[in-house]
Amino acid sequence: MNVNIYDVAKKSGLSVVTVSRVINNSPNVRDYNRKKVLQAMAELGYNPSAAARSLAKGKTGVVGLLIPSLNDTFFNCVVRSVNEHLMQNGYFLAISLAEYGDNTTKEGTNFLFQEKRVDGIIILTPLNEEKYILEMKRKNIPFVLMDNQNNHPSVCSINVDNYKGGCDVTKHLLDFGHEKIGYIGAPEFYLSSKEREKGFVDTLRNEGIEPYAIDHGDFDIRSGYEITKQWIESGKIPTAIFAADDHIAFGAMDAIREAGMNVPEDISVCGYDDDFLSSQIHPALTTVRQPAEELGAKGVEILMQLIDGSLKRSVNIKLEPTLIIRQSTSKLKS
Amino acid sequence: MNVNIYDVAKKSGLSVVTVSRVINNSPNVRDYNRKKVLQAMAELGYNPSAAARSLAKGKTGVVGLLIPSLNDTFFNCVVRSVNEHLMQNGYFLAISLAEYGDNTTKEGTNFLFQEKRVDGIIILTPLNEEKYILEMKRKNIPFVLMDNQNNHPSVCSINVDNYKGGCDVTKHLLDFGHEKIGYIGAPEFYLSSKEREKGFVDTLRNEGIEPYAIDHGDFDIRSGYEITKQWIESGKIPTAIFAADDHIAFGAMDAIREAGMNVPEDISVCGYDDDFLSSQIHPALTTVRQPAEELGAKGVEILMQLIDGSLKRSVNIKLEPTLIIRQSTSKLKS
DNA sequence: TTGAAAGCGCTAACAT
DNA sequence: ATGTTAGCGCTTTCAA
Repeated sequence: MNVNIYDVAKKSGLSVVTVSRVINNSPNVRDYNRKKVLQAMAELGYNPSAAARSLAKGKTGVVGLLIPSLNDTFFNCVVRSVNEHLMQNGYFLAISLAEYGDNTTKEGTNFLFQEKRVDGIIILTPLNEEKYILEMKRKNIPFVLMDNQNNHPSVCSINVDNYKGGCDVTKHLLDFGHEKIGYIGAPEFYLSSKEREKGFVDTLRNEGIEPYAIDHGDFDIRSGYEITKQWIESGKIPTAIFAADDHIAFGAMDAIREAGMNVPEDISVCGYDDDFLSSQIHPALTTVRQPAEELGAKGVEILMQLIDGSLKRSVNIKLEPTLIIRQSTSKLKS
Repeated sequence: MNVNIYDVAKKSGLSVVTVSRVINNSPNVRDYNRKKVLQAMAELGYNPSAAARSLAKGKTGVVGLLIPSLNDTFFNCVVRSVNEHLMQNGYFLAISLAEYGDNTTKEGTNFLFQEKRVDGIIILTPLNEEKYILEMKRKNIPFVLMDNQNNHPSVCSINVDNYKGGCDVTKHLLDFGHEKIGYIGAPEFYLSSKEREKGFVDTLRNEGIEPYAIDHGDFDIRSGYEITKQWIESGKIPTAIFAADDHIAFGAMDAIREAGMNVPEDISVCGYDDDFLSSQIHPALTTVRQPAEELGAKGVEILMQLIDGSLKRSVNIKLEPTLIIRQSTSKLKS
């Protein structure tokens, strides 16, 4: 029914092999013949079959990316980077949603893992990474973990140094003279939040200062708002707040304003992640930017090596985040 | 190198056909034999080849979704819905980023369009839809447009009634006694913003009221902030603002607060889209929610019919949005 | 209920 | 530079 390579061969008066060479941009085709083939393809409206090519070549040319949400500035940046770098390597990107807790679908698993649909997989911010690792290892699919929760020395992973990020923020606040600093974190099982907190506590103690307050909620506005509000109402008012994430920081700012105080005059607020809203709100949020572009680049680089077999042992890369100082933090009024 | 269906056949002592039947859940296999096959598959660690299956069957079992950004509450909801409904129909979802303006990559086009990689495509919020339509028609790929910009009677599309959304918001503000209402829109080429604006203007004029102010920026906080600030500084202060999008509304609220006024006491603010932040900020934002779940469901339903050939003519569906009244709008103080 | 054989559309290896 | 041939791994007749 559909036009195939033989039709093109016949129409152009050449063999299927030559047609195949044209499809694959082989240099070994006379220019004149290449043109004939190209024209035949155009006239017939020919499209090569990815299935047939994959079958014959033993690879798909597609890399899969598993992602937990499509609503996140950081994810968005990482994926764009991955996409771009894959293109440069001649691969296509197929993104798939990792439905938390719902891995027992009819088919059992995400389609990326099935039937060798992709040549490699990148898993971004997995929650149940152990299961994924097991599956990929069993199926022999090359893969890279990004922004993962636990340490897996035996698999390739790329992470951002959350401990350092926590230290940087804390140093910045200390530099501004703050000593009564509160930390609002996410649930303890997020390694990222835990490490940021550790950086916070360690940096503070290095200066002989104890955390003024530490509390945990979710990565959302509500948590930041409620925890801050509670602090304020109970009279436990820090001069600066370090939020584990920009959304939490937004909530904190909300609560501060609602209590009739100002950011940063009364309380400095610092976030984490550099959400695209953070630079646009007033006051613009001091935060920590993760090297999303670099994360994507490194991830693709490693995956390519894994796929072509040039990388045997596992590598664990740790990238550095960048403190972005904006208007939501200021020197402590003395 | 890799274990294939013949290996399974040999190991289980049955033919490849029987193995194939087991893979495809055919009922015509004796239970005893099915177990033998299943066990052989497990022992060998067998995974069917998607490429081979696609080639033999003439279809991939995958539907592609083209999306302009991974950082948007509405998109996120639509995609989750699409994903779920596709699963129910036995299809997998492969998401791909539509890089605006960058369709002249090395390969020429997004990979979804290439080489029959997918059985159908859903295009969400396209900007350059004409080009896509041409390409899909030429390649004979079944497709559905969602939240598209222009009218295309000849192709299947599903949209949300932005005009009605605009009317609903305006009616709500009128009900609250507002007559000095400003509208902050996005660039004119966004049909969505234009229609919301039209609903706004028409509803107002029906009551014999003229728009108090209309201005256009981008779909972001900055625009909302700057336009509102400018209005306030020039003394053109509405009692209510209708923003074409929640982010614009956030910016407007920011500017209002910065000018020492309150939302909604001094100025009511209404957004559009029900971003996930909107319900969490203070005051929570009155906005319009688009039926993302339904959009995804309908889109999949139509695409399935397009794929199986049961739908011949094109359909253009228009869904209704819902006004969500929260705390950012209130009755005009008289 | 099972199996033999013929494709699906392409590419790799080996000629020429 | 070009072509012949033999797969790639599966499903689909068709027969038994």
